[in-house]
Amino acid sequence: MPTEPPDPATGRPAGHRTPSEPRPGRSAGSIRARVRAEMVDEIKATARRHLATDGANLSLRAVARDMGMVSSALYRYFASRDDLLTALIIDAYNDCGAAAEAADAGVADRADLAGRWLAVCHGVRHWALAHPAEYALVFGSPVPGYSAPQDTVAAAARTPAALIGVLADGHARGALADPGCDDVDPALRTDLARIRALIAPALPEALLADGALGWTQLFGAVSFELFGQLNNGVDARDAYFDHQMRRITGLLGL
Amino acid sequence: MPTEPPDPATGRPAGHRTPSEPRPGRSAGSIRARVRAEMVDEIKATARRHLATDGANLSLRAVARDMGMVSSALYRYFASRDDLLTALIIDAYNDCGAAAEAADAGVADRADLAGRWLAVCHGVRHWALAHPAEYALVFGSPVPGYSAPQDTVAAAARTPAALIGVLADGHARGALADPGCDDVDPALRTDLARIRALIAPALPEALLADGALGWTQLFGAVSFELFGQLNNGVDARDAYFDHQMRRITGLLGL
DNA sequence: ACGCGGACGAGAACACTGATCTCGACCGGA
DNA sequence: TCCGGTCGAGATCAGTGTTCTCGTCCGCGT
Repeated sequence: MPTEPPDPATGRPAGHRTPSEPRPGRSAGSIRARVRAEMVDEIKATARRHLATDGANLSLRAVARDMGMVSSALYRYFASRDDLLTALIIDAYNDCGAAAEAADAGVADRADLAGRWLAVCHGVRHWALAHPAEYALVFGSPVPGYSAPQDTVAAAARTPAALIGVLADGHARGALADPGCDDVDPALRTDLARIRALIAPALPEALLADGALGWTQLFGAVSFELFGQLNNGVDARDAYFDHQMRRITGLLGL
Repeated sequence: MPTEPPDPATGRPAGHRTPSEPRPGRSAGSIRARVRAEMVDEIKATARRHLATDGANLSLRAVARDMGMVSSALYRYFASRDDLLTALIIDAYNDCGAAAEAADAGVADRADLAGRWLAVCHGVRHWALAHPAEYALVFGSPVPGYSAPQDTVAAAARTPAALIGVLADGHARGALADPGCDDVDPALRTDLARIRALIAPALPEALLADGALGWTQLFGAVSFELFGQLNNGVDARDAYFDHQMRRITGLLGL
């Protein structure tokens, strides 16, 4: 007699049933739930440690071995290797976003828009250099079969939101002129309008587009540096990055 | 008695010996060499086909199976899976660079610097959208243990050289003002000077740095689009990309 | 307080993978 | 012609993700 009922979603017998909250509705503060959460955290921690050396092809078995367990035991906590990677991706998005937000918050003079923008840029780069494997996991080539679930989008938006926030604040202070784009594709205008409604309702579309430009430039620069595209070319990484970010700052009118 | 001598480089017996020109000095046009080259091409072609579906984790065995061979036979032509990937990477670099050069060459009015720059940008993006797996292989997160051999740098330089070439040509025509950077880090100046000597000796350093900025922006935008960072955000991909590239064109003074 | 059901982890199994080694067979070049 | 080197097949090894089964054990609801 099977101890677990057939999965209502798929219909098949489901030996182990998809985990992550094994029973949907239960007292959240129960002992079981707490040790389970601790176990999940420990798995993610050791997986992150392996990520630093093995990159995106980390081995479930190695992680389990490192914890004195057997690989199949991990399936109690993550439905698959991709599920574990997804959890790490979400954490990395949040870490990166938190670093960006903290960098902005660290600037005392809130009116120094260029200083705040540069602080966010350097904060992101600093986080990326400190966690290259997690950065690569998030901003590198996606795993072939893998499609980012909806859970990631909220976490993914934090860093661009921090950047746009600087522009929005500057605009609110009246310190930022609208560059004014007359000939913008209408389809792009609807995209910008939708994003604006979510992030910064008062920001002119042209400034939002410029923010996206800076966002792209920031991660393009960090990716080039971390992914080896600057090897055999640029050695003064700090100065190179700073120069590029300052140039963009000028373009943005900060 | 072993038919093949011990590898002089490593000293170990070397069962199969590292391939790629099995015997260094031989008549280059021999029949054996020709069929071997055709075989290498066929392997790369089927590997590229698999790359499109399986991404970076393509399977040697699957490639061999697809060719009616056995996996061990592939080791006659590539020392390892990484070696095959390296060959694909070099090809991809060259393809991308060729696309960039062709796009520039396709602009009739050589004095239309902005048009040429935008043509190169769109050419690169077009190539990337047509070959997403190869793009990811080259510009995505590098394989953990993998370190790009020196062979790749020449091929890797073609695309940025095409971009810088537009600026250098514009400068030679006197159509490009030197933005003039006074406060540039001396270490970065030496980097720029070294690159300038290789690519465009007459180009002012500030313009070279701006070219690198545009180069970064171009691949940042393409990577964001291909790696899914624009999902759930921007739908008008063409207009978005074009807008960003035009904005950079303005910054560059084209 | 107690007993039961469900969560847990071990272990075996399956279908894969990259890599190595051995061994015939073949055939281009001298 | 004939021989040596190249080739491809097959077996093998270590390692992987995933699934399934089966005891055990303990927190939870009664």
